[in-house]
Amino acid sequence: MDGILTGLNTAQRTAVTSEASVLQVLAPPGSGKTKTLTARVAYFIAHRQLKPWNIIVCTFTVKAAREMQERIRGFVGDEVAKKLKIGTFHGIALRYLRQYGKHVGLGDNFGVADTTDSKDIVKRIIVQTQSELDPAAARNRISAQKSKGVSAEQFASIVSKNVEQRDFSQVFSLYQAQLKACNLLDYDDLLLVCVELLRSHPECVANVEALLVDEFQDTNGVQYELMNLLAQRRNVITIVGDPDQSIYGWRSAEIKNLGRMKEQWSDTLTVNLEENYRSSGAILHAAQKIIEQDESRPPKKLQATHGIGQRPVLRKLPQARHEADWLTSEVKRMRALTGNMLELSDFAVLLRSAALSRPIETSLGAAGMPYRMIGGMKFYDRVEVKMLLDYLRVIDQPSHNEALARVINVPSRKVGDKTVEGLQREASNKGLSLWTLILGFAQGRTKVTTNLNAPAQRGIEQFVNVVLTLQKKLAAEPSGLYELFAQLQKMIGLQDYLKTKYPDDHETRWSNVEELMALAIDAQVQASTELDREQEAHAPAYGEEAVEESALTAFLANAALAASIDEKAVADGEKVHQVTISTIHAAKGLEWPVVFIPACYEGSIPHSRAEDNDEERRLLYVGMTRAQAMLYLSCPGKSTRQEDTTMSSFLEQPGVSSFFEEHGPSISHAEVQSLAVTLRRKCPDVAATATTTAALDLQEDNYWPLTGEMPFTEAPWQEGAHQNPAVPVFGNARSASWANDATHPSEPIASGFGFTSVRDRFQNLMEEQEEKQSLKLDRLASKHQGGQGPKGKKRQIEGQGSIATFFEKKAKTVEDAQPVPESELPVSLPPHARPLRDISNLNPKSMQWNKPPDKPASLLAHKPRTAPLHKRQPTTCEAVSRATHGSESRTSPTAEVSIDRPRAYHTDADLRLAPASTTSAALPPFKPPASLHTTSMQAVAARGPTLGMRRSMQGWSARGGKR
DNA sequence: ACACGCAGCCTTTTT
DNA sequence: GGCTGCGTGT
Repeated sequence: MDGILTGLNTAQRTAVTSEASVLQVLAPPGSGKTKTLTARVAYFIAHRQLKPWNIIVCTFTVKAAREMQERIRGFVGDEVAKKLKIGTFHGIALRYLRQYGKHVGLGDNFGVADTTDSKDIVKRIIVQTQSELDPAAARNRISAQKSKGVSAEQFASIVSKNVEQRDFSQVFSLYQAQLKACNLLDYDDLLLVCVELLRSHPECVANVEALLVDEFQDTNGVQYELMNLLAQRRNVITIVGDPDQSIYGWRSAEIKNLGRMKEQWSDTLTVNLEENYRSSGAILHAAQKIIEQDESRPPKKLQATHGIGQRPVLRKLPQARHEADWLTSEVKRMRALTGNMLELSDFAVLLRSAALSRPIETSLGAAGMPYRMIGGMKFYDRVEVKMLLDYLRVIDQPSHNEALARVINVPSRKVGDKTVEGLQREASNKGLSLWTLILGFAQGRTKVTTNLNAPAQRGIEQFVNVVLTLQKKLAAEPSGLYELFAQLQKMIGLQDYLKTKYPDDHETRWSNVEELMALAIDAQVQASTELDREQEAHAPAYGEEAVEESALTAFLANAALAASIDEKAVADGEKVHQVTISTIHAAKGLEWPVVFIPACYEGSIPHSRAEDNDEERRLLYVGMTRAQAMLYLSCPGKSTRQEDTTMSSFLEQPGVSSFFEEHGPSISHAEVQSLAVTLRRKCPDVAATATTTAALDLQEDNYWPLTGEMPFTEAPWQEGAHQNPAVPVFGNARSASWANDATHPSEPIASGFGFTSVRDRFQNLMEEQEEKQSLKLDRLASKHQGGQGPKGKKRQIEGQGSIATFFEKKAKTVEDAQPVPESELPVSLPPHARPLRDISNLNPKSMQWNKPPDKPASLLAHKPRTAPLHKRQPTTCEAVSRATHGSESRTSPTAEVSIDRPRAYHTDADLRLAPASTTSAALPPFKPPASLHTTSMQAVAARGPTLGMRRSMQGWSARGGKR
């Protein structure tokens, strides 16, 4: 129990041990929210003797649930942690519905309608009823109504005579009817029906002793209700949240739930966490400056516990692709300047919308930097995966009209859209499911009025045959998921289909299929262990009916609710050295040493379609507060669509600019030391840093003009810099330089020459630039805030990037990569480099607490990569990137890319040979699931044509040419 | 009349 | 990837 409280600060400790039955913990970014919540769970178990299976913990993402579980395990051990009920609201609701759903008239084999299903249903209804509504908008509207607890009938009864409203009401009703006909629940229904269940059958949750909710500011009305009902027996509720981080208003989250809760329970205790353990002071101040623009917000304290550190950067670039190139070069530069203390996995690029990733992916790819994408396209959304899942859904649940309609003609069986539509209409007219109709037809029992030509008829027969065969197989062997997949895959000729349909990247697509099959095995194994656990651990409080959910049904429901696979790999503790690209939304709760937020322009943040500007601001705040040591914001002068942009209004407010530098910092050794302290890492020695720095093409962030204009020459790291200095070239120059390479493959181009002269020239330009800027700035600053702005910006070469100059006249820098002998460094760190935590105003114990270094010792001791012998010698990565992006290799980049990684386990031969009759006990020729688990996408991705993870938009990007 | 492939447009955030 | 419009093929 002492272990539970070790390292907690006073406020955290109060929260953890509070006797209050209803407790609100208000936890700003980096204040140890998760730690507090997990410690409280551990405290409940260890100190109050609550049974773990009577504790429910609700999170918002699967990832968060996993992390929570992981951390609780640290306190109470694996066995106990496993018995806790941790999950997303949706996941928990699903569990109750599976178990007790029959009490509210739910068939026990209902499926979960995912986004695609919902969209397809709405779309079809709109077409059929000739409604004028926009399908996407209608769907959102339906969801919004449901989130408020308004059902279709209720809506219909209160609806006005307004034509538009009646139209919508009809769509809403038909949508619900269709879900019902298919025996499906959509995401909102999971919550709604669960509320209904728990209201009418409180016995189901009679055992619940405590409920904890993470990210409470993101709960919607129904979730609030569900929370109440889950805890209804004892009303022991702990919530953790932060109104400033509310970014899901568009999904009907209601911040006011916080107040609502206090009203409902007048004895609610509120604990405020106020110390930030994540970010450097400068980052925190900048973030604070942004969030404070919201005047309706109650002022809040947030205390930095780290030193000031590097001031965040706000950079202007000409266009999105330059922004991406700049970003890439800053990653390189930061790594080198810190003697590779930072790994690629320490960098994250956070985006307002996933579509902005395109140029960044291209640039990182060209630089040979592996990256992974979270948010955006999920594993389960990939066409090839989705298609297999849809087949399985039909097999599991033939009433699933939408899934059936999606796959009946995949691969092509000459049954086109018109035919499917006709059949669907006919089925619903006859009150049959689509499946019943075509089954009857294929078996010659039913006549079909829809016109069917001969090939289409044969196609339908084929399809019916596939489904019937597999249904039989499933019946004979209910747990044989893998075998089911294997046969399905064979029957529909999946591999050939992928080869012809996606000639460029069928390999990656096939490996996704393999991954899916691996997951199937995983699920098989897990299902059996889970059953054991369930049986011994908790007898359900109500009824004994442990409904036997088929392995397939469980698998599919899981897929509908699941997070992406790579999240899983990360949660499994796999540290892969890849840059993370993520939406800001998906980055909530996470942190990185270095964070980039590109595309900070009006229309992106705040987004042009956003209704709530304050929420957009909070979004920026959430993004900024993900950063531990370095934060880069940037804004291209032109958007991806080549339209002129203006800087985000959040960043143009008076006084904001004084919190930012205009370009990336120079870094002195003292600052590297300071960084090392903030990140709790071992500081590389001066010599190492000097070596890595010397190898840089660009030692300062001085290639792109600060004004956001184009540079006059090509980048120093590009070959043949002497081509035509007058023409601002980029994309073209790149392929040209490859051609150059090909003619003189190993010739060390006169790098020194072009390089230094170009650099000198730019330094002059930059200095002029800066002088003008700083004049302007000074004037501005004195106008707005009594001369408080950053004084005397120094010149670029002097290493002015650091906040140090804000306080001290001069800090020693790695100017021109002159190594500074260690002996010459000050013995103690300069004040600005020393973390505040070391100073007396803090409980020394709280220092311990902060997360242990996330690098294993071996990595800390890792010897920094030595500089290449010659600058121009391409590294393996570069070679790869050339092969991938070179123009001549366009047709089959895959063939030329060979990353040094053994080809993984299963080949297609393995799959074909897999005996169809094996029982689940005899594992197919796969690696054991445990290892597959962690291998996952990273390995898979490395085999593909790009170094990155994202394959979904391959076709488009390939056609799109040079970005 | 329908299937199908291709070119050219656009893309908020997610359980 | 989704969507639309268009030309070609059955």
